[in-house]
Amino acid sequence: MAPKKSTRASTRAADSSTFDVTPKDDDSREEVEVKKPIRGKRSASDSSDKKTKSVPPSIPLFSHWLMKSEPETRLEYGVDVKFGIEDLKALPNQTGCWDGVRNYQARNFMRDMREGHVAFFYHSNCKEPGIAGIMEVVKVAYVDHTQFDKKDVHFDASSKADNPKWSMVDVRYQRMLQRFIPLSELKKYHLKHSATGGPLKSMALFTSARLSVQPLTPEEFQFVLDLETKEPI
DNA sequence: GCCAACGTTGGC
DNA sequence: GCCAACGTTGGC
Repeated sequence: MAPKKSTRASTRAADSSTFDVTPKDDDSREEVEVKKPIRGKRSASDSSDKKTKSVPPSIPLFSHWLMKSEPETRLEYGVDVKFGIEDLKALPNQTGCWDGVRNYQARNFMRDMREGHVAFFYHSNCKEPGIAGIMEVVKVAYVDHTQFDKKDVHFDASSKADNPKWSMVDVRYQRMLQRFIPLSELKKYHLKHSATGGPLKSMALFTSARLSVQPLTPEEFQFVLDLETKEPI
């Protein structure tokens, strides 16, 4: 049942500069103030979080996401970790679980996802990196079973069954973008917007380049979406 | 294949 | 708690 997901998601990714923070280990996630959108504070995220006081469930700060996965064959311990948007589309119900994320910040963002949230499917570590299509979150975060599977590339011996470290969400393919939006094009806008102001000036793809699951503001999401009907620059 | 950026680990 | 060493991400 599980697609072999974003491997890339695997161990590293983030850059703690922009968002919430550092790899808190496990379940942490307390009271972190996020700078981006305004919105309230983030309170303890999880009722299951033992380290924080119980606080009402936090209101998710974001509802738009970008998730990276590798569309080209690459062997990791002899296993092909390829999982491009076409692979998601080919699954039953065009739905798969986003397993294999092994970075706390990325994991925490997945825990913030809610049903109906939209995410760009980003192709990474390939000939032409960029955004290929759109998917929808159809199941909120739950335990990523691959962490307990010794045969799995993403097995994590440090994670215990009674306190799993890693989570995943289910996503459903929605559609391809009318045209592929290459990273190179997004970068041009990012540079331009950094200089003159504009929606992509703080886009996580550039400010937290290695983060495999990233939030987008509504403005960022809409700007990128609008590119599909515009001429490439 | 290279390597910059940066997250993680573990000694102290 | 610091920080050097190490490992990974992912563009190029």
